[in-house]
Amino acid sequence: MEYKFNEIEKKWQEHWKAGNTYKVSNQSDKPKYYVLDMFPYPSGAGLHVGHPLGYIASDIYSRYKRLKGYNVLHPMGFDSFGLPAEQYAIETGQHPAETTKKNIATFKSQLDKIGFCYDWDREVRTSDASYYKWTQWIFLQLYNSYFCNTQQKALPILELVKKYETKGCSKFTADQWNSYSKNEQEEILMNRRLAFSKYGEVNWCEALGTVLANDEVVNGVSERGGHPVEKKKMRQWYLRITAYADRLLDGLETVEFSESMKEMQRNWIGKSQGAEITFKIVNGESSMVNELLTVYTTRPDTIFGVDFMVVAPELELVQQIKSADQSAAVDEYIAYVKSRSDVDRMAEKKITGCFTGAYAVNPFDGRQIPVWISEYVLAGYGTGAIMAVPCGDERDFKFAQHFNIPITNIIGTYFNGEEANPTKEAFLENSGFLNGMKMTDAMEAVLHKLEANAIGKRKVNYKMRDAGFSRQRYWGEPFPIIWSDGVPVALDAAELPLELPHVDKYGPGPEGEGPLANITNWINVELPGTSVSGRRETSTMPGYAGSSWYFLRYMDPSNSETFCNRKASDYWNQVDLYIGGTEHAVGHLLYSRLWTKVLFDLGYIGYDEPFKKLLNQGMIQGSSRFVYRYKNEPNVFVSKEMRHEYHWRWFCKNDPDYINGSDIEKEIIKDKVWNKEKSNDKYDEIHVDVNFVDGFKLDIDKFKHWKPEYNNVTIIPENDMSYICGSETEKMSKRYFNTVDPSDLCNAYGADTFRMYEMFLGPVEASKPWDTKGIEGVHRFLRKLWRLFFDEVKGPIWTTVAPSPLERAGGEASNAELKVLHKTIKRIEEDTERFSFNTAVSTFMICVNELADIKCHKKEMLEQVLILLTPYAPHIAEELWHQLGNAGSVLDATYPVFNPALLVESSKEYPVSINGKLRTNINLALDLEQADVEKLVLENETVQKWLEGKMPKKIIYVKNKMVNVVI
RNA sequence: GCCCAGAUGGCGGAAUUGGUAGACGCAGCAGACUCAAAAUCUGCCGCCCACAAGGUGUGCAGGUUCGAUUCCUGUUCUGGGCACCA
Repeated sequence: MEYKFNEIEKKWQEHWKAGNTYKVSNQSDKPKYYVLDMFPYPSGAGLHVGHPLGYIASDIYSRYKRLKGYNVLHPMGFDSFGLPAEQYAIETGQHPAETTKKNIATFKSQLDKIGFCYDWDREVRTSDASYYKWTQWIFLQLYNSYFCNTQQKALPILELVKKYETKGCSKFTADQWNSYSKNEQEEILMNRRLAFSKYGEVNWCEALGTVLANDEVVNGVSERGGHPVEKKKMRQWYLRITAYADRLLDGLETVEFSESMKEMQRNWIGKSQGAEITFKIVNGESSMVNELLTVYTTRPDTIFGVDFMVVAPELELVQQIKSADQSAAVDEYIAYVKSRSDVDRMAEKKITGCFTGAYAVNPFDGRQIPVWISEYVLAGYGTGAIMAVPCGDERDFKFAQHFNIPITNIIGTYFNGEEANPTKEAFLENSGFLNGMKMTDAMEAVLHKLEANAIGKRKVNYKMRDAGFSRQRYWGEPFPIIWSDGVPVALDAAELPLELPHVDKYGPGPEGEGPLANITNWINVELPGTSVSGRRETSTMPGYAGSSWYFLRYMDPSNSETFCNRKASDYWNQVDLYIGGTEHAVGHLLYSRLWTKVLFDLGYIGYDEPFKKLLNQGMIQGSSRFVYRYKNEPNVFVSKEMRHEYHWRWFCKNDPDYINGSDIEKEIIKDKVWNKEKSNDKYDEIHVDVNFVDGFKLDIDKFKHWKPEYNNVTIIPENDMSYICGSETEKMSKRYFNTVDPSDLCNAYGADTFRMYEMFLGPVEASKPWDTKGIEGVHRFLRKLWRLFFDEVKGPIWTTVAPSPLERAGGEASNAELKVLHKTIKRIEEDTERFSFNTAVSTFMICVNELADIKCHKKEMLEQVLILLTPYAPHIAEELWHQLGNAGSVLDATYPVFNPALLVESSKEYPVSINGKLRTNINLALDLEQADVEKLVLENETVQKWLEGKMPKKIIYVKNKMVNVVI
């Protein structure tokens, strides 16, 4: 009987579906376990082999936990709002709802082919009104809450209003508050709401009349059309994530994320302790300007080393302080900066800047310090201005050097004049009252004096900024907000969902508003329950809105009364294992942590961290293949290793100097032309579909039929008539023709082979290029496993012979088969527990190799192996399980228990090194002590040879590890 | 530029806590079976030298150690993120 994987997999997938095998209940006596994959965006390109890497890992772990007796939640759904669908709609006119539906259907059929154990009844889609109703509802919770600084948690905004009405606050009395107009009150509350609106900058493209995503801006111009892009201020919604900065930091201590992941989040939050210092400004023409410059610094101890100030060019202040003769230069520089993205600005190595003509006065020694503007200072961080200390800060140092600003050395010999030294250990010089003080102590002294003289104050600062929450787009959640007289009015929860209206055109609205602004009968409404006219918010929510809370919806996916029943969220609690890429390190993970904390504060859920353990999957990169088109003859494609020769031959036929030259001249020309690098430049590298290439060998026929323009091309192959392609590792993407469809591999080798091969490629956490070639090896392994049960001619060959009680007892009597089995149980369990799925696959290979070597066909042994294999290759395991005559499903079998007694050994082949270099092996009993070992080792022939009669200085013996003789 | 990660044979990788570098698989080479092929099986397979013995070897340069792929310092290159791709 043959291993007919296609039949087997189809049969069991249908069987499992019909039997509701993956249905998960919220009620169970078993302990719960929640395994979650990061929410996929259903792109039009479908699934490629890079996507399922994490899904297979999570599926294996889910099935493993199920076998171990857990009630496992392992859901899947789609983050179906997003820019690409809208972009596609603009290009093709197809409605995003339609294309999204189609894409999801493709994704689901691809996922199902791989045999995942999802409970599809729990599927969620962020673009369904039944889902985004609750996204909008949570937005309203954020909008109607504020962060109480004393309790360090979110509270209903009404409590703040009550406080203002009765007690007022430090800025106004209760009476004052009560006398404010509605608009004035609203403005004050807006400063506290967790979801709030203010003016912010966007990438504005005048030519396209639209706001662009950072992604759509390349080198300062729009990706489509190459039009100029500049910053524009627009009213935007934000989430006050900065209020939660400390709790987001503290929460990291309670979760199992990798240290690097936590580090990235900490750096993103960027908490620093320092001081805000205010400087008086004097103008270059010496007439006092009545302006103050406030800088933020983490190093107040270096105050006497300040040689210049740098202000973010976009600060208003710049206009007020610039001197008349620098005015034109300043404006010119600001225009340049406006055209640059934040990323460009930060990535820039070139030093740019402009002197404003103004000077700041050092409050301690009265020194006048020039004020510059430069793009390396960002308006959003700190006060948007820094005091530059070139002897202590590298970037300041380079700036000073570039613009010839004299450098004051306050750290004596610590500064060598060649590069800045950010030390905190130096004893200060040239530092007025701080002279001779250690920098770490000076910090406190300066802070004290700053506060005493009211020229500065201690300040904790965060690099993190509030999260922009508006998108000038169509395909997203509409905001449940109506604007009236410049004041936002929130819809009542009962009015949700506010459905996304249908549109036929996706172009931007006036003034850079989103497409919704064009639907006048939708935007112009009366405030609920009144006749006051209002206008709906026309922007939509960003991609991360829906994905910030989806893990909760899976627990209670069809509830129409609430976003997630408290009983359900209490039962499933945190996600026990979350698998996804590091590209979400800061964005998605911080946002969902924020939402969870707010929902917790408001009492809707019982925990404030969503993900208990995070496992990062690596990226699978594409391995692209190239063909080489000869530039001199565009109809000719030359194989990789023939490029040089072909070009030389062409040259000999076509270069008149060579043809007519003498033999000596020919030699000289040949010397010049005979250069491989140069001849390779004579070819265009053209991406070719990797599916036409076996390893590096091109299927010439398929290539010629790929595109009409290739039908009649000339192919110059290698000497063995094959065409060898070039290769490069790139991102896996349709446009490089390097995507591989998992469904194709499932059809050709089976889902079980595909699953195991993806795992076999390497550690889940590692990034690696995809290469289909090795899949054969895994497939051979499964066929070899099959042959332990079936012989092609004889049919079933398993036996019901069982090990004797003595063999089962372990020790010396245990037989080879039991040893193999229990060694495997131990390793598979350990490897699976530590997510080392690649070594688990090789353990299975070793197990099957060894069982085949000792011709083990015992049902009792093989059965146990099948259970171990079930999480990895469920279809073949279920098939063989039933072939052996078992009634129930292997998915719910009892997981084998490792018996250490079976693996006990009495001796070991020890490696013996001389001075750390391996020279020989000696078999030693495991219970030997140092003295016995020394004696035995010294008797050894090889050891004696190296000793040359001398006595060793030392013999190191590490039990069960090794012996090292030091001479 | 800043933050994070990675680098081991022709290739993917293994070595779980500082203790035999290269498990397992791919590719390759040689052989068995076969009319032949496929499938399967056996053996070889880091590099240098080669009869052996040996030398050398985990991106690069140093260091700690009896012993370093593993720890430390520096450095190069590659990948991810940098706030509107998801």
